[in-house]
Amino acid sequence: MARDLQERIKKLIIDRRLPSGASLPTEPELMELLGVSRNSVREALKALQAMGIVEIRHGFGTYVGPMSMAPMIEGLTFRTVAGHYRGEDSLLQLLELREAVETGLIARLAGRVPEADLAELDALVDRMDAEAATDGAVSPGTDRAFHATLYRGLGNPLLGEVMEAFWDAFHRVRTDLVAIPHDPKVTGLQHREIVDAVRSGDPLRAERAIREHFGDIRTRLSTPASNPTGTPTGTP
Amino acid sequence: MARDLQERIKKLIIDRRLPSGASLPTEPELMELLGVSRNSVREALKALQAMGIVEIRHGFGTYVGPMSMAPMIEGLTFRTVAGHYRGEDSLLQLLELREAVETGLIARLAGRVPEADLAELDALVDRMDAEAATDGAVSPGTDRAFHATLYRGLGNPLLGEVMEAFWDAFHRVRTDLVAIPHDPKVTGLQHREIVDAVRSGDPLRAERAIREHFGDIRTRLSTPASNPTGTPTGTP
DNA sequence: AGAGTCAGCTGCTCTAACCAACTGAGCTAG
DNA sequence: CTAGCTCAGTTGGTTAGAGCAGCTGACTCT
Repeated sequence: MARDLQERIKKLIIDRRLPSGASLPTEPELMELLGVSRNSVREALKALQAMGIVEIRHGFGTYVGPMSMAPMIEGLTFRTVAGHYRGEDSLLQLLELREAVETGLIARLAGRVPEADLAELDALVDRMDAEAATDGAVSPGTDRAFHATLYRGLGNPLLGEVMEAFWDAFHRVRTDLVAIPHDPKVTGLQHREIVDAVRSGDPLRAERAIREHFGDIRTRLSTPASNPTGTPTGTP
Repeated sequence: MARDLQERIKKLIIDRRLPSGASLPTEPELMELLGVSRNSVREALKALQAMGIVEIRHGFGTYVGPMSMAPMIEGLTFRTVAGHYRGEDSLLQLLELREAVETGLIARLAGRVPEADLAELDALVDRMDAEAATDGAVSPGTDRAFHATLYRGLGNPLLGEVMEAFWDAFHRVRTDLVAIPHDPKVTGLQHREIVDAVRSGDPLRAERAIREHFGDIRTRLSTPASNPTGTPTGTP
């Protein structure tokens, strides 16, 4: 029945053609509308919230969610962390997933990135180099911005979001679990090659650049310096 | 605080190294363990259930979930359906996502699929042809089995699951929303070419075969016979 | 006219009780 | 003695009512 409740609320959103951000009925209204107790309404809303379908703001109301990939990140992160502690190579699997998606897309992207985005990518690589010089490491934010900007030109918001979701999940697990050896100068060079390859319009070169980038991460991942601070929740 | 509760339960799973299927404390036990009311415990569990992290069986207990991609399918499906009704080309975006992932993987797969899987793929294509002859259409189950078998050889369970998740979401939306013109004979031919290409070990040929397959679906999608029944809720 | 305050909405948490599904021990019939 | 049934106990599912907490907007005082 709880499952059914969620379906009915989803149906309500679809039927009323509610866009993201539109306000849903209040909890008392939903109680009457669906003929169930407040508790059941709340449990259904909690589940929908976990799926990103609704957004709940305390003291304000319930709204149609942004339908982002955020919940997927949660699930993927947890799955990977749990797998890691059970001795699986779940982080490597996640990296391979990213590699597969990005290599599949980069070819289509070659020569089709707007000049404005290319300039932004150049600037981001410059920032990587600058960060490497001052901090000795590239900040995660810059790397994320690079990938986000790169795939913006696809004209497909879903693709960009999925890509960012995979990036986020990978990064969260990586920072939580393992310290990966890092040569920031190489990172800068590889990203610059990606930009140049895409700018040149050569799909094969672009694909090769991406594969090299991921191959490098994979190598660093295969010989990990296990997190010296220990597991987040207490090492056995 | 509710958010915090979920985190604490997740932490509990990680700390105790609970594998999928392990039983969690009962609701009263969690009440005492976390120092909150049963209601709050239940809402947290509902949210975790929606993310596939726990599994709740009425009258039996709560267990660590299979951590499958099932919740992602839910979210993706809803997002796509909602987008479709708002006039977006969300189904096309989903198709492009599938195409990107599969083209990114097929090259790596070429020449590396075990003979047993290849034989199974042959049998599946045969079944497609048989279904085309008798029913005039290829059953969804056969198509799904084909893709699942194809990507089994990757040695990466995550990849396979994500692929199946995308397939499921796409198929669910497709059957709910649009009737796509369908030439089962072409479907059979394209799948056979995919198998042959992979068997030949030629990555470029395999990639071309996949692109052709998706290009065909895309064409059929671009000139859709929109669901004449109209509302989403009337159609099963 | 501006800033502080309060009433009202909203969602959040708790308590207490009962319903429903499943398990397993014990009982009955063959 | 065994096969099947029944029933009690455990677990999650649902309801009800009460009070707490965050936000908004109108009202009031300076």
